[in-house]
Amino acid sequence: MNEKDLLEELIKVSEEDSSLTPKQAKILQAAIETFAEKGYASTSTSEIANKAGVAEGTIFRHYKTKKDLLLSIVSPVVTKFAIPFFADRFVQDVFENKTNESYEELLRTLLMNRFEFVNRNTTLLRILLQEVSLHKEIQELFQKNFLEKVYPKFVEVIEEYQNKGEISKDIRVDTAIRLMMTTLIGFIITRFIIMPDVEWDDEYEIEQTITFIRKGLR
Amino acid sequence: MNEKDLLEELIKVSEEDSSLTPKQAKILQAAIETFAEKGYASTSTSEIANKAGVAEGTIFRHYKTKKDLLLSIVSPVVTKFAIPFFADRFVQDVFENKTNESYEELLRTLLMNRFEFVNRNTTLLRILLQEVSLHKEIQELFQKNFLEKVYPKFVEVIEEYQNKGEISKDIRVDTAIRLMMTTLIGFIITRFIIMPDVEWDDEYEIEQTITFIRKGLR
Amino acid sequence: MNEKDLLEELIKVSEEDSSLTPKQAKILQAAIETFAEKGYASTSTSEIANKAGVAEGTIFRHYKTKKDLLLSIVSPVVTKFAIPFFADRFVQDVFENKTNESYEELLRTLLMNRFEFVNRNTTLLRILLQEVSLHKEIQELFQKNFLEKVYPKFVEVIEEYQNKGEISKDIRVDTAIRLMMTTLIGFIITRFIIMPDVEWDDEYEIEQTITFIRKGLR
Amino acid sequence: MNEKDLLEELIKVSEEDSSLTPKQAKILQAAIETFAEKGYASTSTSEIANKAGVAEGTIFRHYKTKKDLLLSIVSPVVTKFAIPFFADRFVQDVFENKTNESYEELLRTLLMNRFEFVNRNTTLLRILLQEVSLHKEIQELFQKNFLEKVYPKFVEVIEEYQNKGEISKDIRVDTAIRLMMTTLIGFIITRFIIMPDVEWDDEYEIEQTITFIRKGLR
DNA sequence: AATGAATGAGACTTCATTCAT
DNA sequence: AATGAATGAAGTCTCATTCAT
Repeated sequence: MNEKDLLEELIKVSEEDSSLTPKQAKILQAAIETFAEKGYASTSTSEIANKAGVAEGTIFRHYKTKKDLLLSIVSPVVTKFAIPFFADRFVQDVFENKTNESYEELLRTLLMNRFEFVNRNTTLLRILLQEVSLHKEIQELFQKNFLEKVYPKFVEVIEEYQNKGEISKDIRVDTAIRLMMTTLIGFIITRFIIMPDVEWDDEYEIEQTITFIRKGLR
Repeated sequence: MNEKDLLEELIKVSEEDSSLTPKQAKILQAAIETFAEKGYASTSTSEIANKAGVAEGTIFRHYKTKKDLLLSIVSPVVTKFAIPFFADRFVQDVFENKTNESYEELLRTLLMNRFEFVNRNTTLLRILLQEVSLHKEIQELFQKNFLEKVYPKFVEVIEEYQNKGEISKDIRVDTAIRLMMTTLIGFIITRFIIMPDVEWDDEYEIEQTITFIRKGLR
Repeated sequence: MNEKDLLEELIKVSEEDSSLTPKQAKILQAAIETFAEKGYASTSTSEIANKAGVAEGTIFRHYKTKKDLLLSIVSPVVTKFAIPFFADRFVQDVFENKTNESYEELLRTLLMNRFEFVNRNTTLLRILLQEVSLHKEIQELFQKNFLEKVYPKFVEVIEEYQNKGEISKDIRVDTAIRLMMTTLIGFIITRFIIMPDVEWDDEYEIEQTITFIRKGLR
Repeated sequence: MNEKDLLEELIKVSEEDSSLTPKQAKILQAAIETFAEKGYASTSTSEIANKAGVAEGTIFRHYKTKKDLLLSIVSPVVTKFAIPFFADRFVQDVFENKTNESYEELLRTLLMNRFEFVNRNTTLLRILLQEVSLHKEIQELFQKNFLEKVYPKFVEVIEEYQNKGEISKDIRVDTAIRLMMTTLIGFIITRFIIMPDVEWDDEYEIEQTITFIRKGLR
């Protein structure tokens, strides 16, 4: 797979417009590593500076505060993980061709797409999960992205497949969305965050998860 | 329901054998509140002392370190949440009478039991979720309780219902456990941690969740 | 030798007039041990209480402050080590029978007597040496005992042996005292404090030290 | 005498290679003063900071711990006092020209050399003496320097003068070394540490001390 | 006489941030 | 842009001492 992770992408982009100095890239890398390992609050800027091979002051030349540094790391993850569930190019990939795509195919595309994303950005997701409950800036980002962008799209999709008879009409839309997302996200988090060290038969688990949702909602 | 939450229970018990001084109870209460709100690392012992109306030194008379205080809060939650999934008295409630109990009834007992537990201990669970990834002491507690006690019981149960034809034999036991637990825990966490402020029709959601699992695994 | 060390002596005496409770004796023992090992300032009263198997408050029932405890340990050592050099019963042993005793015999009695004393009270002496420079109460004790009691006796003795021709009249009395005491005390401290773990041929060293002083002052 | 003390020397050296910031020099000065007066354990870092006119945090930028600060003060004293007894340039001064130098001359050079050193560094020596028995790091420094460097040289010298007939062959080498060093160091400590406020006729005391040793070992 | 919970001052140390270079 | 010395507030923890029981 030739897709890069978010950090690489960020660095790549900024090489072109030189919006990111090499030291800054090192700082981001070091911060991500350390935040993931010890949590934001227990990571000191001096440790980041050390690991990045940079003077302590240099961090603050690029990020006004430590929290700025966190947000600059976490924000793109929120928007790229949550939004893309239904936005931009992704929408086309997943939903626009909905006429000729079965429900099963939609689930598969959706799951595999996010599976790959998290696979490439596990560390970032770990930070996000750890910090989201402690910083309302992040929560607001979440709400904004989810409520305004993801949720309405999902409603649309669920209703369509209810009409097509692939999802039971006896179940409320909200509940269906909850069960579906819980199962998808639960799988991904179990796979990459909770038990990353277990041997996984990914293909099998993905298929079983899809079947589980389909049968469960029928 | 006249069941108490863990803290009350602890205080009640210790009133009888006076293993907990009144100040110590205040400290626990204050610590729980603050840890849940700001996270362990961002909570200062002086803030806890203030909120508890106690001198800062008093905290350290009862808990050798701040981390000890955290663990004394979190450990019982792990053991009471994770172990009891299948241990002691609970086992009898849920599994022992399995001959005359249907799979559906088992799921309902299981879900409602843990639903009530979390309902009474939301704050404690919030702390646990926030800190588990940052403290390997907690992780070890988890592993021990889950791997040694919960997991084997689950295997047993899944296999039994596969034999009875209520769960498909095409699905691997581990995968079935994962899907089932993901859905159960995902529901509880969504209900109490992620979106506690939404109006919930608990009875409906519980029934739908049970149905979803049953149909999904059939 | 059936002489006891100072602590035993203190305990023994107080058993008769019950001036020292058993707990108090334990406290003294624990304090001596710990002061010697870590120094007064780095020893906490709670550590002493622990080691003595006593509640923290108990120490302060017997000794108003931690410093009181130190002084109650160190004072008898000063008076018994420094004063006795020339006081009380000891004076009779060592000096009163000076008519028929040679200078060599005097040195031997003196050295062996103090040698035995330190041998029985090494721990106490260690504490004294460590703390003397930091507490002026102890220094004053020292000065009082040495200047008023030890020194004048020494002057007397030195002059006598200068008259008898065993000590050179070319050397000032003060200087002779200094050289003599430095050598005696230097030996004892080297023997018991600085290098207690080396194998010592005590008899030989004592004789050589006496010879060294005699020849050096002749 | 235009020789500086160790602290001045350290500051001077570091001005050239700027290895010591001005604040750091102030910290050292303040620490030395206060350690000597109250002892290491009873000196607080805040007191040092105050006296140095520096923020408390500044101390820890330069010395990781309070103990580091102590060792950075004490280590050079050990190596410069103990090692140089017989090392480097000093060896040449004192021993190398031994063919034409009498035993008396050697003693005089040795004593006067160390006398001057302590005269210039009394405060540092006071700290060393106070702390040596409480910190095994310092003890190890001592052992290393004394056993490996000073002691073998002394053996050599004593044996040489035994052969030349200036020291009695009846006395064991170790005992001779002990008596000699005890007398030398005893004098210096009495002069500068125990009774620095008395009027001393240094020239006289030095000569008498040398004579005492020579006659005592003959 | 003895306990041990409680205290509050103060210990050492960390840390995000600033600023002169 | 980068440095790193300096800061001072705040953090965790220790400690001698008190007091109700």
